[in-house]
Amino acid sequence: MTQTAPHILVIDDDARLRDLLSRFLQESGYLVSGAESAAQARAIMKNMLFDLLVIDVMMPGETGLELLADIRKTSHIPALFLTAMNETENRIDGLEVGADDYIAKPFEPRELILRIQRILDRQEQQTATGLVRFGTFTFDCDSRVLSEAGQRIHITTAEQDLLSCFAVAPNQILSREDISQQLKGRMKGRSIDVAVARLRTKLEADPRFPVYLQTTRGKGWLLRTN
Amino acid sequence: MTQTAPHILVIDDDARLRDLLSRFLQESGYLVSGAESAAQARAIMKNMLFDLLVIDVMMPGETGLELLADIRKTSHIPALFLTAMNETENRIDGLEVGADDYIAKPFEPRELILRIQRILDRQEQQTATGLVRFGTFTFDCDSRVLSEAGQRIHITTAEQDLLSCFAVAPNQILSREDISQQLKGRMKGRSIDVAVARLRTKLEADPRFPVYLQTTRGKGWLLRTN
DNA sequence: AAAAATTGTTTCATTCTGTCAAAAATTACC
DNA sequence: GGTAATTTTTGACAGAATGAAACAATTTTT
Repeated sequence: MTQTAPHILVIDDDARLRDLLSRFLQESGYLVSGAESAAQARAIMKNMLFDLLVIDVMMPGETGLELLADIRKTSHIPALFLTAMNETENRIDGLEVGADDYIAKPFEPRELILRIQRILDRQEQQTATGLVRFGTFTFDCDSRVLSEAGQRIHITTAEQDLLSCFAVAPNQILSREDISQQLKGRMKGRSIDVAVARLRTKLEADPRFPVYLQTTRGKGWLLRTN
Repeated sequence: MTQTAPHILVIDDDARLRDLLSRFLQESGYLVSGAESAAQARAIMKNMLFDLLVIDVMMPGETGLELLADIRKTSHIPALFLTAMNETENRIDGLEVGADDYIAKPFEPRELILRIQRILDRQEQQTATGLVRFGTFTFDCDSRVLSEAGQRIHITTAEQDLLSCFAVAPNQILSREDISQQLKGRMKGRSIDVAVARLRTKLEADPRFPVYLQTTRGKGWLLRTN
């Protein structure tokens, strides 16, 4: 997909919510643009490519449902609807029209991020290249470059070795032996533990409670990419 | 959600309407039970699990509103109110008390089915996206992260394993064997009991009277998500 | 060659998890 | 209704695994 951060278009007539979302999504490592109407969204999409749309269902003029239905005629771009709590009907309509997910207002920004992440991950896995994404991070297995939101993050060669192991087997538990073997003995024994810990300080917000590089006691570690 | 058909409890003092609804709902593929009073509903719910409640607001003795308000203290089970045409106030009360929807009598059975379907679909959707909610908790089956009101809650590997089992089969009783099997022997025998107890200390306000991780003596345990 | 960064080793502290036995709760039976 | 039998819960413990920190050894950079 994108080499850089995923680009999201937020379509909502409420300027305040748009700004709020923009800021939050940007902090989470996305590129964000906004549109205040279906018409404006269409115009913007003529000139820019997006990885995902966040669409408010209820908008004056053309509704979000109508917009997406129209877009779906020519594009399979992932889309997520924002619905009001009582617009129960719209939820189902939304999925029928081809939305990938929806979320009811008011919502936790964190949850929105989660859902967006999930949709994008799904995409990613289909077009599996040498890129592995987890959270806002991207690791390029070929160049062994780690980046977060477009920003490159320096990791040492040992850490690259380690991350490569996990990257080729995402969401799978690797034991010390597995890792040692895959690295042809370049790392062994408990030095792997230390390497894991050091890598965690660069990946995890709170290394004590890892989200990406998790421990499975007695078995090993795994990199969670979804 | 349930592997089998969703189970609905109809609570209404009018026997004729209850039978009518029963028949109609059963024809639509639901399992249906009936209660003629709030008291009877309570008794039945002690011994059976339901996926949704259909409650008449106006009942002699304890009203539907009072019943749901009480149920809501410990449960998030989806509920739909039946209101009389002129009980406009009750509609609002109903939503305040925590109903998911309401429908005014007299109603088209087809419309009731539609609304029920809508509520159940909503439930379904969350588990489809890998999120399981119970009370103020959210468990992400993919990342195996547990959080409460946005705050992350640390649980150990064993606890993640256990919660994963329950999360893929919410509101269903799992025996030791079930759990052991699902975890491929990673946990077995009484150590499961202990793991349950330990998980409870993190989930339950009062582990002595569990709300979420409940025991069914002789059968196993279940995670109540509604 | 010196300085800086990286990596491995060791030790110590912490956390996790199964086992066991006693206590409590529930059910079955009389 | 009361008692016995069964099941579950609880708490303490010990062994094992992991994490953290400090330091030494090595490699890379300047």
